[in-house]
Amino acid sequence: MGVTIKDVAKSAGVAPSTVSRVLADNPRISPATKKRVRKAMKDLGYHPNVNARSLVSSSTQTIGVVMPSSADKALQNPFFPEVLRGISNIAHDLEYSLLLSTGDSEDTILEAVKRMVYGNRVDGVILLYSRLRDRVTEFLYEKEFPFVIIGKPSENMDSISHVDNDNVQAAKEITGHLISLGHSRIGFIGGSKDLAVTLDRLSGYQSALQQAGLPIQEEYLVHTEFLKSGGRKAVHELFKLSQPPTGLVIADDLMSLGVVNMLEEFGLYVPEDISIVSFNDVYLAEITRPPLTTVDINIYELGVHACKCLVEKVKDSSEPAKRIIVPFKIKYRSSAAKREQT
Amino acid sequence: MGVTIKDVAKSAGVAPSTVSRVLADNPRISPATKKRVRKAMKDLGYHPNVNARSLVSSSTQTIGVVMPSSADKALQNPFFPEVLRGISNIAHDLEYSLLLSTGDSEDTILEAVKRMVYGNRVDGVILLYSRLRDRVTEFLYEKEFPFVIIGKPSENMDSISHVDNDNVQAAKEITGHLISLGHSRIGFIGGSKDLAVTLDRLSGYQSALQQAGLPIQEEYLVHTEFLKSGGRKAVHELFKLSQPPTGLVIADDLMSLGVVNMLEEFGLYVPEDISIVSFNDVYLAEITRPPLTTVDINIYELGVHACKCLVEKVKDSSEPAKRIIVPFKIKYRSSAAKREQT
DNA sequence: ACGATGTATTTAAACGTTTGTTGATGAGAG
DNA sequence: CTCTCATCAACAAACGTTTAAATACATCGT
Repeated sequence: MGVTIKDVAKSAGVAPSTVSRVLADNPRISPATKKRVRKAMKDLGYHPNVNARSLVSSSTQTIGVVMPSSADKALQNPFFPEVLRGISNIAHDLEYSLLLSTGDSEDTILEAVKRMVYGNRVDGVILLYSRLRDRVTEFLYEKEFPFVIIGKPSENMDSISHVDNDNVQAAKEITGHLISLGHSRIGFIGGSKDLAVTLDRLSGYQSALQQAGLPIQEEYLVHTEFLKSGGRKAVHELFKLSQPPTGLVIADDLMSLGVVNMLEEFGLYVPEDISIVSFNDVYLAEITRPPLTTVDINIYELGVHACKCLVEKVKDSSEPAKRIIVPFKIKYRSSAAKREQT
Repeated sequence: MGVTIKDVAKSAGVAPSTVSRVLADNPRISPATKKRVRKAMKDLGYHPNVNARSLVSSSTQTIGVVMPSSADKALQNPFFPEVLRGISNIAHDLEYSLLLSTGDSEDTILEAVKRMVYGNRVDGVILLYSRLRDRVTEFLYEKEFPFVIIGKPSENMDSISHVDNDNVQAAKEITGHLISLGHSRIGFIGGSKDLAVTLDRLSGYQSALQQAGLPIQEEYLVHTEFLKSGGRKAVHELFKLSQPPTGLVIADDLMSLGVVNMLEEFGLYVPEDISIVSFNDVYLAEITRPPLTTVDINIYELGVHACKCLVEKVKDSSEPAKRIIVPFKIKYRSSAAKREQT
């Protein structure tokens, strides 16, 4: 149906291979013929068939992007469009396409990833999450297929390229902020304990408390889903305590919204009664009431670096595994306030 | 590198073509050989090469998904992950892959779409937006390439398959809700006038006013970006009027947040001073303060139907253009309240 | 005027499939 | 015991590229 390299060749009066070399701008072809062939291509409206090219070169110029299972409603999180924007812009610049993959369970995702990899559909994969004992990660790792994780690998850290923030440090600093505002009873609300990001943020939180000589209280720790219901549950647990916290470190902006919301039902207001700080600085963090004091983790840049890093690895497989840390920045807004000493 | 159909053939002692037919479960192959071949495939860990297959069958089992330019920060909108979830689930069931495409301008997107189409990378395309005089739409239409629009085509409505809500009716009903609460000065805040969705919602709003015998006032109409700054601007314009509205119909939940936020800076509260209603029923609508009264447009289903419809068209090109209307449902929450007559 | 050198192009094989056509084998009919 | 007809499997061409190797043709030093 389409016009092929042969048609162009015939029309320009050259061999197909010559057309191919013109396409690749091979110096072995004289400028004169190049011009002639290019004209023929234009006249006929020629466009190369990517499949044929992939078949022989066994490179697809495509990278696979794997989202977490939509069972993790994490997908609702504006994090994804933003990180995709970063990936997509770079991919476009480097002339790569994006093959997307989601699923509603780890199984379907693994299946989809296998299809991508075994079917020769992609040159490399970017994982948009990182969880403990993840079979997708294991699969890619064993197959020695090029991939990059956004987040921190739970195993083989040194041999898996990844792009991450210094979540420990970020958590430490933002917890420190709460402490410096006079809070001493500070709770932590995190996502699933299987997620690397939760663990890091928790550890930073703990280390800040420790450094300030504050006790680490087990009952101030809540792990729950990144969901409204999660936020509700967390608030319920924390505020039935005889000495509930006055400050909260929350692992995700979206959860913060749920918390603010639930707190309000309890007749508690942010930041007058409770101060909260969270992570991500999603678009929303700025427009909610109150605007959230949060850690800007530079989501867009996470995507950008992941994509660049993967393409490097794809182009030169001897490229070593990299660890790229994207800087964060605390955005001081109004969800955290000075604690009136009572 | 990989194990090919020939390796399997050799191992099973048959011809490559036989292996291929076993793959396709062709009845011309006897059960006995099928079994033998299948065993060989399993033993060798065979996986078909998709590119080779695409090359000869000129079908890629892939559908292209085109997002709006990220210059429209619309991308920040949780709409996209949700619609993607719908598309992706169906695609997975039907064994299709998703090739994603964004760009920061109409040009880059068009370029990317051309790469998809000309390069034989996709069998069909889903457009996640619909705007006036869109060159991507024009391109696909002229090329007679299978595609489906989520939203309403601005031209050739009857020959372009699309999945949409009855936005006119939805706007009419939700505006009616405001009217029935006693509001008579009702403003409309919409997105770009180029977007079909804005136009429909505007038209429903107007028709509700008309039907209630209320005047349609030009100064109560604001068109702005789907952004916080947009929300700000809108509020500024509306509330410098001598008779500002008491109710607002807002074309998107996210804008609503901006509006609530800005209103607050003016010392006005929702719903005590101003009632607002909006569209989409994004995850957030429920957890904000106040929870938004909004139209649930069933985003997930939009994706599901778009994907199904496209695959039908791809499989049978004689399939006629379809118009699929996904039902909406108004969620009554607390951002709209009775207007105290003053 | 000669082979040597180099440049510009062509030839042909390969990539891993699918699929129309041909060929072999065996069973049943005459 | 041959002939016909199924049934199953093999052969081979095609899909649109890339690329190593071969070839044609000037150009050059001698």
